[in-house]
Amino acid sequence: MGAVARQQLFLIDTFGFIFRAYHARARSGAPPMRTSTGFSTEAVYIFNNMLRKLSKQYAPAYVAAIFESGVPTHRVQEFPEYKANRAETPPDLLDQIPFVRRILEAMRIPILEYPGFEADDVIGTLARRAEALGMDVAIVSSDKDMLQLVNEHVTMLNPAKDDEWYDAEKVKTFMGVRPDQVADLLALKGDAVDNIPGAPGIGDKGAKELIERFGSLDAALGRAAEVEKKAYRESLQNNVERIRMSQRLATIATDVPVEFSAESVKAQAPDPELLKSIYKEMEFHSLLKELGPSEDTRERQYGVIGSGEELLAWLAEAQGAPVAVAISKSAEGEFALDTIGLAWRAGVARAVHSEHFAALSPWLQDVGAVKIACDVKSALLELARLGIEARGFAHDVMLYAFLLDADPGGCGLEEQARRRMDLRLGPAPEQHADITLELFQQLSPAVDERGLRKLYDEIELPLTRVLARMERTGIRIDGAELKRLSGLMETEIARLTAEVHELAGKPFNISSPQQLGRVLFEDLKLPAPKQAKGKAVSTAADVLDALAEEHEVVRKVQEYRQLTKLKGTYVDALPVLIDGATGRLHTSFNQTVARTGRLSSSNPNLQNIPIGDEFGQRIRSAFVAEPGWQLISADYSQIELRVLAHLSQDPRLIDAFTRHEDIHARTAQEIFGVPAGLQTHEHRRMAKAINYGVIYGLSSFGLAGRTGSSKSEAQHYINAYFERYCGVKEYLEGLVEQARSTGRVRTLFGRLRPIPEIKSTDAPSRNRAEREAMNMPLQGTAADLLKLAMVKVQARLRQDKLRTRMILTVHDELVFEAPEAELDRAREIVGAEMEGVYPMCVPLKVDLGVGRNWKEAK
DNA sequence: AGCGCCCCGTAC
DNA sequence: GACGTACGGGGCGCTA
Repeated sequence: MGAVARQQLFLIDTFGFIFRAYHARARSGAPPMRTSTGFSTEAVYIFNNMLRKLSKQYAPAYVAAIFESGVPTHRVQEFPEYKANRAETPPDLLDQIPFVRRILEAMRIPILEYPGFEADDVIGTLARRAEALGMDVAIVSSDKDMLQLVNEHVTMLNPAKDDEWYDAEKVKTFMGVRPDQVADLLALKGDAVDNIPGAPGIGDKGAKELIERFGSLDAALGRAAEVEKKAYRESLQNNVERIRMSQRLATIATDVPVEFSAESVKAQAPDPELLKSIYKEMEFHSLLKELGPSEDTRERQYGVIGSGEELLAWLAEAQGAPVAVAISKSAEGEFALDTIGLAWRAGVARAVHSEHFAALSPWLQDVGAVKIACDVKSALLELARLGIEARGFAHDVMLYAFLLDADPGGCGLEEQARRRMDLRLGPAPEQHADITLELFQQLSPAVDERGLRKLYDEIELPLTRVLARMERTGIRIDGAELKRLSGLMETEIARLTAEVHELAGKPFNISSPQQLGRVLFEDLKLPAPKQAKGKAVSTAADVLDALAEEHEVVRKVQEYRQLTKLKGTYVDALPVLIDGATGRLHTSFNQTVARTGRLSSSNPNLQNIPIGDEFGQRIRSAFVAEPGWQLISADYSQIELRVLAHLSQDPRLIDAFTRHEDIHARTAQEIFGVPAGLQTHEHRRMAKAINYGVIYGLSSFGLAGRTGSSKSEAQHYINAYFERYCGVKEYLEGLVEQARSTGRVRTLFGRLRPIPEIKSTDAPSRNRAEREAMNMPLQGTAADLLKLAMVKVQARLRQDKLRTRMILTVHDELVFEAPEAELDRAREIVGAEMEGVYPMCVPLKVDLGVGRNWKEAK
């Protein structure tokens, strides 16, 4: 009683902690945490969280993080194999050490580092010194060796184990011996992690027994003769030197010559701004959020250009450095473009209002003036509206972001600013330009490092211009035909609705799966399909197909569904989007959406226009050419399977395409052993399903579901397929292996897709990841080929001065609109450029069609 | 009323 | 849960 409360000093075993954290994660199989540019951040994150928790729970008055560095320690000199069992530090962990240091600096936690001394010995020494100065000590470590330092004033805290505290008593229950006996215990039993040899034949149990009985290692060695168990006795007697050495290795020094004062380990308040900048770099967005709304720390020098001369002078200062351009869009129709932001040095930017656009225009059209934008396609389109044919947009940070990590989270400026920099965008275009510039500086080198430059230069960037032109051109729609169709469908739908209600015995909303399910399965008591738990009974198309024979109402519902779908999605939706000025439909082609590298189309989506039944065909025929023009449809035949042949080098697949065989018939022959002439429709249908299945990462369940065969039959066919096409099998297995070892897969042109879930312990997500790994290089290479073909065809059309224009792209198909006089030349050029787009080991085949409308052309 | 989620269906 | 990639309409439940 009456003792003055002793201040507590926390000594953090820095490396011990982060090594354990890193390896625990690696063992767990969880995917590593990374920034969007691929930098590992796991160790920094876990270490940071440990420090936060420490500071929150214990608010230490004194704290220090121990680092170790350089030169061999006395233990290695004594026993070169010491710690030799430890794997070499993985490079991605090594890269994180500087950030660990910066985290500590930002938290204002003193770092203690004494070159040549191991952290253990430093901690041991500091613990004793601090104790002597009248402090209590808490060693923050998950290393059981440290337990030997525990005494009345020294405890150990294991942050990896839910903050377990070890005092002398806890050590006794945990290790079976007193703290002062821990080193002796380890010396006897050895330690695999540190490669301490120990006494041969004496393990955990024996060591405990001996130490307990004799009290110390010295005593046990001295009185070895008394040990009854022969193996222990002889091990002690015959290995004295080895045991002594183990003891020296296991014993933590407490007398290292180091400087230490209480003053040097005083805790201080963390520096939130420093922390923020590290969190930003590491992309710890949730942590950033906790630190509160970010006051942007960048030094900003934004201004407004006052005159044309000032503008030119300011641009001249850039001296040829790339300039970021951001265009503001207000919602005012044709006056949409009011301000352009420019930036060429981080943190410095200018706003240019429309009265100076005339002065800016020559620069925008100068191909030699290198420009950066986020979304070059939009920039080109915006400027085109102003009558400016912009050139020199060489860097698109939206495309960069997408190539680096085809993350659906978004590659737009807004999303990137939030995700990579934790910034909220205001409306100011000069801020947008500044951020665009910063993203460029961050991402452009990463594109080079990942080997994506060629893909960008030769495909993605030139494609952006092609897409801008296509969007601007649009496609002509026969609005009157759609209107007729709409009326027709309306009548049909009304009739079907009445009939369904009659058959159901009451009116209900047929479009509501919920209500429909109740009618079918409760009122009419039709056999319900299996129901996934927590979900409503499905009324999906395949369920209705299976019930079609059971009740007339089902067939009516199927018809109703089809008509309402087509009417709502296409017939009624498309006319609304026709541009009043041009009478044409202008879609948006999105280059940064599909993770395989495909393009997508929206507002409206022109990539899912029906093709199948009668109504579908009528919708297609409403896509027409100008009077005096025709549509040309050019589509690659079986491009994904040809890509598969090329990438897998499977001899049978290559042979089939080289001989221009019917690929599905050939597959049927291979797996059923029936020559093409003798095959039934069923043979070929099954083979076709398998060929597609292969591209999609097939499973027996999936194949069975699509073909109506049983799961075991499906498995049988799959086996037969892979037996005949073993090159394909090996290739697909290789892709999964590649995903596992590198975390990503790539297309023929180097486009990459991260597949982090491949290491998931959850089987469904892992299986899905495997299918993605198998599909992406096939679908993605096909997409790369089509994109490259678009660039080449467009270049040829321009070079040969044709008026023919590209208007649509649908994954393996291109649609052109050509003046009738040019038709033959256009077909020739399109066919030749597409088939010759890139040398492959099998021929690429293009089917060409011409017509007044899209249906006829196909 | 507006938003987000789900189911469903269209394309390749 | 159960073969890949998209977009979008309608229903429906939540929040306001």
